Amino acid sequence: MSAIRGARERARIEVTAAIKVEARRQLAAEGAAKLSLRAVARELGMVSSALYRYFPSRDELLTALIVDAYDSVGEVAENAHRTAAPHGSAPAAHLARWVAVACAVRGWALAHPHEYALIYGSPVPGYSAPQATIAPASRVGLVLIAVVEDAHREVGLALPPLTEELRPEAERLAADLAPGLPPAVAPSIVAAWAQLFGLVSFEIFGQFDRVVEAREAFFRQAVEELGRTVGLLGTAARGTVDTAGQCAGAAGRGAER
Amino acid sequence: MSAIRGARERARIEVTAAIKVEARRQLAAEGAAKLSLRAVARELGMVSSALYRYFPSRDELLTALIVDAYDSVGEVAENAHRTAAPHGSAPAAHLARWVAVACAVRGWALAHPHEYALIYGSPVPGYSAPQATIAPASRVGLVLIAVVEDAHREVGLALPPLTEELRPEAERLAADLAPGLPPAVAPSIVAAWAQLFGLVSFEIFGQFDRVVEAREAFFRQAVEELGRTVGLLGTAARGTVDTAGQCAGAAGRGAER
DNA sequence: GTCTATAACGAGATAGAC
DNA sequence: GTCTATCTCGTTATAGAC
Repeated sequence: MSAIRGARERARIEVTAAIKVEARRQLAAEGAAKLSLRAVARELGMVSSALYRYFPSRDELLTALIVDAYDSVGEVAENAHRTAAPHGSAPAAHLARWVAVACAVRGWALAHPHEYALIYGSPVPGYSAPQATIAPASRVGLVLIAVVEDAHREVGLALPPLTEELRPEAERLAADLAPGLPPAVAPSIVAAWAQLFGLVSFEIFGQFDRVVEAREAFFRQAVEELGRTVGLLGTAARGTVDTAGQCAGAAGRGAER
Repeated sequence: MSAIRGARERARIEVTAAIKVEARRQLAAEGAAKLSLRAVARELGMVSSALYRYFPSRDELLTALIVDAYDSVGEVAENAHRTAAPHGSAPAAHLARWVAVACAVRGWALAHPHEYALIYGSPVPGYSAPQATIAPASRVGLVLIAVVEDAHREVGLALPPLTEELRPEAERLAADLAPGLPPAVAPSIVAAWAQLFGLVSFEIFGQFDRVVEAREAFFRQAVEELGRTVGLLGTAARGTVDTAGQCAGAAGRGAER
């Protein structure tokens, strides 16, 4: 009895996975707006109504793809955070971890451009993201915050001035996202988060075509500066930091999945 | 004879404009991927084949919309550059101009989110941008460069260190985009350009929902810091600059068009 | 010459009866 | 689950009005 149920559930998991694989293929070919349950079913040799046993609607299938994508890039970022520059608590080591996380995100985006577009590109017309996407969507941001928290604990941060105008927002952001950090850095982190994805999006979406050529070096330099802006170098003098090793490995890990 | 030709051409211009207006309406409702010549024609009371007198293909209509959008935001940025902080050559005035241009771009994006998505969001599946889009696409970037060039000429820039690894890229970028500027700033400007649109995209595409609330103040602070990173404050000590006036007006101008 | 309308093609989506 | 009749789409050829 339970063996039968196990087999059924295994089959269900396999079919669900096959549906998502095929849906991702169509995502790449036609874009999220044209994702059609019927076409997925046809390609899998199923009939469209059978798909509804696995996903109750097209939007639910889209949601599953979006959650998977957020989880995928989030996991890559978390791995990069865990393994980068493991033996260092100097300011430079924290900056190296920041760069490693950013490079991991970029590597994932280069390896999965259509899933990247799905989550960080234009919203899909007629689709509105449900609550279930919020937690996965925040994973990369939480990793960036963790990097800054580590640096704050171990070497201190260079705090930017906090204008009176932004103080309420900064205090709310800090309370919501990083209770352990001084409010002044909260807006910097959120801004750096958005700016990091600005760099990635311009590369993935083709704005750098015919403009930037040495893209990895360019990216590494830019996110390193971003890390400085967040205050990661602490009160140390503005020096040179070698983060050349952080990108290649991280990109490789990102491409695997 | 010339009056007749004039009338014909006037009619042609009007119909062309009507087609684009309706196409933009559909862009907002269904997204660029589902833009359909037939639907545009139907809505205008024309027959679909008649549209081919005005646009030789669906992709050419898309190209026209893309060029219009780039020109629209480019013009808004150029106006902001021309009119912001007109009586100042102090470092703070250049930073204020930088912020004003950024705020103008953000204001345009908030007023035209679907056209923003068309040019700075996910690429349209199956569409590849022709040469004709390159020049309009670079207008905002050229304005940012102009702001930095002004500052360089009048008060000097705080130059970031240029690593050996990035030197060839920096020299190529400077030669291509800003022959009057020191190579070290070229990567900074390009990065700031991408990061500026990262901030705007996150706001327009909903990544700031439930995260950032005081969006204009947050944005202004972030792009001000971006301007500092580019070196706009020159060799002056890092002080406070009041750019509070730059956003509202620019956003208003952006929303007009 | 300039435009619109008709009709058609091949491809694909969709709704509903069975 | 299957089949069919009826939609959509981009695009072209052609005929005729101004």
